[in-house]
Amino acid sequence: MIKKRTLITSALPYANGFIHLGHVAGAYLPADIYARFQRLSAEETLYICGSDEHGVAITIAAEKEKVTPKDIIDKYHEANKAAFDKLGITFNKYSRTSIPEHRDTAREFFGDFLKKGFLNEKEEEQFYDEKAKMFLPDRYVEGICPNCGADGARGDQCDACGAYYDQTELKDPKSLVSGDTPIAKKTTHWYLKFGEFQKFLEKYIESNDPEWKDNVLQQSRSWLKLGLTERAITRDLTWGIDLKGIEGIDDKKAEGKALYVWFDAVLGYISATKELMKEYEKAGKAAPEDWKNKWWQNDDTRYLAFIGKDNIVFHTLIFPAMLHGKGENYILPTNVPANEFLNLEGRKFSKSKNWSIDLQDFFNDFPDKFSVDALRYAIATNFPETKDADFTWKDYQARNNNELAAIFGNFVNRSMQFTHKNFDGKIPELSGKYKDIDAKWADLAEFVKNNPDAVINKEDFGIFNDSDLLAIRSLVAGIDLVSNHYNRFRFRDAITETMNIARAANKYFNDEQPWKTAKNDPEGCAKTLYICAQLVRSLAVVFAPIVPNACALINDYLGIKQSLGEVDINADLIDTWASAALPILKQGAEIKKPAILFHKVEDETVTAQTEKLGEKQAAAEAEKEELITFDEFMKVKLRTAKIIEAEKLKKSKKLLKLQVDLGGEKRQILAGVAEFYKPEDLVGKIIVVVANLQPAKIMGTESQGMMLAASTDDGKLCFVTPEKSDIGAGAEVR
RNA sequence: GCCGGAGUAGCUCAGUUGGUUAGAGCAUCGGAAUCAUAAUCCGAGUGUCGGGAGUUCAAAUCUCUCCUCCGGUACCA
Repeated sequence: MIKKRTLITSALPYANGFIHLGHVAGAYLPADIYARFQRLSAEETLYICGSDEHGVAITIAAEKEKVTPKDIIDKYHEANKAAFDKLGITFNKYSRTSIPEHRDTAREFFGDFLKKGFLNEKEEEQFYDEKAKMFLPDRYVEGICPNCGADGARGDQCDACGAYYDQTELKDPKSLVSGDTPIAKKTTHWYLKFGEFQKFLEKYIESNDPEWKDNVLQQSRSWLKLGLTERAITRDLTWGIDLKGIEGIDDKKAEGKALYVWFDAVLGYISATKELMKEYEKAGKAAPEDWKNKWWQNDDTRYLAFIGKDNIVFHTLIFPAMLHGKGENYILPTNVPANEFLNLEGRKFSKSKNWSIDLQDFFNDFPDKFSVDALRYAIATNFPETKDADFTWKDYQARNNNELAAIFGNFVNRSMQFTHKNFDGKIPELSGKYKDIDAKWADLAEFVKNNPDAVINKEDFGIFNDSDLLAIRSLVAGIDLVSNHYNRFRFRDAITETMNIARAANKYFNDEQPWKTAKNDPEGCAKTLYICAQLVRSLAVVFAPIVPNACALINDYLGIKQSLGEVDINADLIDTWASAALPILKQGAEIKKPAILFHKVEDETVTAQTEKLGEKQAAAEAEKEELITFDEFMKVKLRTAKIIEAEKLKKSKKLLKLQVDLGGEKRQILAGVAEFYKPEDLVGKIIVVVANLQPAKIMGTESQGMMLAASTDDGKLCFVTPEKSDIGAGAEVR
């Protein structure tokens, strides 16, 4: 079905940290490339995003940095907004969920669902920690299992016997937050009756066009197969969308409650659109209520939700259920092109381990615009479309040097240099048999478009020689291929084909040997360079979604004033893409003297960046190491112990159950070393244990100490043992 | 342990519903060329498609099993 316009969203980044390359590869760059492609194709396009600014993680981050939550969200919102801008991500609107429009939108959905009976109000007793002044989520309470009597049972499920029960049935409960005994207190929460949407969602998922990616379909189906159950959409939370004053809600019950972020965040797309449309309205570019009449509630709108794989079901099931439940003709995602994750030099991006390249880091070290292009290109050629992919600095270098600079940049440069040296810096003027070249070119392009595989009858296009024909054919066919790939969200393929167009252009230059014809066939040479100039301009169009800065500069060299897919509400929609394969440069027009577009990335840069990664990580680790006092250290009683018995703990992959002799005293200790030692290897060994550790129950089994072992990040592990084993069991270790 | 994903050329990855000789880019080697950022263009080689078994005329693709890696979750006291 052909839709009239395209609405694009990317998952709202959470405003408690900086955006890194992994985020970029997952949702923002693919969406931007697609948005630019759509705009170039004269498709009316909105690209919407913003900061997700509610939830516990924000308040925790605020406490950590000793500032207010508002400080946190302001800081990261501004920083990320600026970073996206530098990367050339062309949001029509980068909003935030703390704006009043968003509160209104979210509360409207909640109120509506309440009225329609989609919500289940449940009053339950839940443990409340009076010291910490908070209700305790399941994982923050533990006690004795009401079913099997095992100690250390958590929340609503016993790990030992697997029983489910109500939190408050726990015997001898303890708060893991303050350590106090929590009191049972009544609290009200609202649950979305997700199950009521099961049938609808099954139909929705299965009726989607086959272009949906496999990973997206499978994960959605797997959820549906398990059956959708009620999900709480409120939390005991102060930092979020409050519920007071919503019709049908008792203010007392609403006290201290806020919307759970997953219900809140996806609606940010809608409120951001509302906010944007108000701006457009002021500028005279939108009618009142366009946000829904034209966009969110119009069947002619195609909605694409770009996300990372962690967000799939929120956009294929939960958000559609919300939109459907709300009624009013809200449209559902037409497609949800989810990417997998990008790794960094073979390892996962990790904020805590500081294994990351934030956009800020990159811009600091590579401030020029063309490095940004190179980054976009390097990431996009390696998008994690079907499986996790890897970003390496070496790859960045290779992509930049061997492809962007050597193929694309070089063709632009050699064509323009040649034109300056031999044609006085003007698009060559053609005469004689080449007089009607533009018309012939257009005919040829039309023919190739309609008969992609047909043999070209040379007679029909007599003025062109074989390499002319091949060049124009490659251009037309190439652009067509690129479009097809984009339309199927095959970005990597699209980019490969884009680069192939530049390759064909280089081939044309080689085959034509203008440096020779300049001497013996000036007319032919002029034709060659005329075609090359047009090819340069064509390349500027097809490369624009990927490397926009370089393409804008090329346009400037050529004296073309034409939008290349940026956001410009005052510009008319022009189908630049459709005419990308046609000659539009005028003969005799002056072109500027070009500068190098893409500079080589040196080996030293790669080495420096790789080392920097390691240093950052080391620094993060050092920071974590707090110094302790001598007294604190002396609190830990370490003793040698002899392992008497060892066996694998049932149902456990990592734990061994050890019986050790502590010098007269027997202890049972659980040790997470089963992946490294067989039980029989350990019996008789002298080890070091923490003797005065509080006993704890793990998987229903008590552990009365801890065995010391040395372990590395890459997963090696060995236990610690005294140098002389005749020291025996029970010796103090200091 | 459970759930999900993955294992294909030296490297990074494609391989649509099972169907000819398993592909691309980079890297490597050889050649042409010298307008251009020593940049281009042409040509070449390369694989037990993680192991094993099965279904089939036919398996990278389907089934079973095992191994390894990643993510999530559940116990590394």
